[in-house]
Amino acid sequence: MAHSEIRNMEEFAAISGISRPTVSKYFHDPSSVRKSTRMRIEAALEKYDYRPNIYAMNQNRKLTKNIGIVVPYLADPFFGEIVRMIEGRCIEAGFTPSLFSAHGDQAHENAILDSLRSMKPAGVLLAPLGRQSDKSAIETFCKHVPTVLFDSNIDGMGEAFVGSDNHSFVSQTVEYLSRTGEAPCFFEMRTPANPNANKRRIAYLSMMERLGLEPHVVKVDGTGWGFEEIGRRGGLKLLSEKSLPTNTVLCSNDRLAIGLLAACYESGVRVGRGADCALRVASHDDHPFSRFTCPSLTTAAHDYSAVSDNAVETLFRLIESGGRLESRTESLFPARLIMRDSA
Amino acid sequence: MAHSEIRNMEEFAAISGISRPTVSKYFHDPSSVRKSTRMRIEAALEKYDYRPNIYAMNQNRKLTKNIGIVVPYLADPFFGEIVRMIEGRCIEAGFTPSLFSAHGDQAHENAILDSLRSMKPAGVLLAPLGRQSDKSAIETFCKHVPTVLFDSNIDGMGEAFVGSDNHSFVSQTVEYLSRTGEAPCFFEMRTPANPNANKRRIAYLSMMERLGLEPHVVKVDGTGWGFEEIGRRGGLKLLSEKSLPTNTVLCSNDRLAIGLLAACYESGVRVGRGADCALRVASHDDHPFSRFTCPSLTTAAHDYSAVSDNAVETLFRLIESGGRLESRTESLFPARLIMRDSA
DNA sequence: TGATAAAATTTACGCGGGTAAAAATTTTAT
DNA sequence: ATAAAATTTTTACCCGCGTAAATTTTATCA
Repeated sequence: MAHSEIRNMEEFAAISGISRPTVSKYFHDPSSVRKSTRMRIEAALEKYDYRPNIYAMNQNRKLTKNIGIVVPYLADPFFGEIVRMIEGRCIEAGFTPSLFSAHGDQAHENAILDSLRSMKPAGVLLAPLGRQSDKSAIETFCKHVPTVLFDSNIDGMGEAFVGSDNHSFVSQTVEYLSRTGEAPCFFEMRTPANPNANKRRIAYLSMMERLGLEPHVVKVDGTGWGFEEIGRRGGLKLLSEKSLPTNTVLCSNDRLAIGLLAACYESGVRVGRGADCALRVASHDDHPFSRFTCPSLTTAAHDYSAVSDNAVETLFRLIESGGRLESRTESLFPARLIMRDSA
Repeated sequence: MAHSEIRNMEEFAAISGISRPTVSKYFHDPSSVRKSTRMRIEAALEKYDYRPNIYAMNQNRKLTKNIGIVVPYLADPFFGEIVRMIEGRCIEAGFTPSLFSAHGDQAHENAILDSLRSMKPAGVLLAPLGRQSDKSAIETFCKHVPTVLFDSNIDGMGEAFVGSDNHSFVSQTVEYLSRTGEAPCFFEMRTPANPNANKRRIAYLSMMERLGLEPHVVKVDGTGWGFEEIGRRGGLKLLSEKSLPTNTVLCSNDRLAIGLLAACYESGVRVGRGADCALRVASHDDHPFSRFTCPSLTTAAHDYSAVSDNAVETLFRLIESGGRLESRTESLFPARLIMRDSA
């Protein structure tokens, strides 16, 4: 245990009585050596805590065992949750995940892509900033590194996209809301950071049209990634002006809804589907906090694990096929309506 | 731009008309070479997008330019926020941060420490799981890698600890609450994951004693990192049993408070300091979401940036002094009371 | 202008391990 | 038991860069 005098693979091989090339083979794939030798190596491994120098290992390999995971904003627990699942899958498969957050900043995202390139990862799972992303930087990056986009799609970039089906989200919430009460207006940021927001608005409009209902899109001002505050300020303004077109509000995403609910509470507007309630609020994402809002938030939930699993599996397929896929696929997973108290 | 035929530093040096050792020096510190040569290198750098192989670079360096950042639970936006600040400081100082989350799991934390060791980082900023941590694993790790603990202290481990002064948090909230109304009971988990929780309870007890008030500690059941749900369940139970000893509740942390507020709302208990309110709730941390609860949460705020700055600076000092500090210091930063609507 | 300091170049070796080729060994099949 | 197949060992060279020492070039300044 404490004999950590082993400095390199040469010494370790000598001590375990195996040749260095065979030991090297073992570390790349333990099942590639005969069982008897494997056991001798593992016995030595228990006595001396040697581990190969990862830098020396990766130096020559054109393809490392690293996988890069990039998310736009880690202070959003939604991404925390996704990251947890993705990391788990990568580790199971014998890869080493490296996690990065752009923290909502384009320059930071570019810097991440830059340092990621020099890591020569086997592949990258990238949830881009979206509208704020430097498209050309991402395009260049994807040319050099096998990349699967997730959560937020950018047309044509990466070898595949895995995310949620925005139409499924919106159609379920709109259908539910309009069936059980007044049809909803759509509450969103004027300049949304994320392309999903646009898809959701479009889905809202088409869904309302199909149902023969008049659509109302309410846009609130604000930029950046502080969605809750943007939702809150927008909500306060709308409520004080009494300019909401309907008594039912469908928010583009849960974080806006959290802000809106705060505004309602502050303004003394009771939210829910009870007779004593003035407003219904629903939303999309099933953000980890949406069950703790007051009232708890009716929302359409991502299939977190399906998206994570599929993204990782797609990346593995991509890696196995040498970094290129026959065609760019887009996998979209449907939502599940979560009925809580807010609508 | 597109001449990426450069395979190594040798070739790049040839093309830029500079010798390889000088180019090598440049990459380690651009200001260490004469301005004229620096400009020649940078000119070549623009034409040919060469970047040194980081693995080859780090192979010989006993000390890399990497800094490990480990947090216990990344789905908690509190850590997302801290990480953002810490990463920024590291990058400014020319280091490359690597981010890891234990996702609330001991085995995962150990695995992170393990792979971190083989990365030979210049230093590590570690926010341990706390009670769930494998102490001996952390101790061994700290012996091999210059480590500064933050957020959650473990006695004697790491070369320094940087965090918040729990006594400052609790004394301010207790003082405020008892001055403006009924003295608070203390609401916490029966088996808290984090050592700060114990310190806060002790601070509560001593503060109440000093004020000559009778303390009440209310413990709720539940394990793991889903604090909100634990707070909510505990709250529902206490409210239905009407067994809260006071009309003022001081939660150990904001995430529990978020759950408690949800329970109050569900139970129809109005929270706040108005005449129509049955309960006051306050807490500690100034969690990013605490301003969006209903009502917004009165809390004691971490000095996020002071903690981050100090942790990073301490680590830099540690690195500069070769991995050992004269004595283990503990830097604690006071809280700032944030008065909102819940108490 | 010459002396001195500062910086760059040459030369050469090392790091820790990947990996190919040929020889030797072990295992498996016949 | 023997041939064929599968592993392992030997040997040897490579990767891309760090870095030390000695030498040459360039800059600085009296």
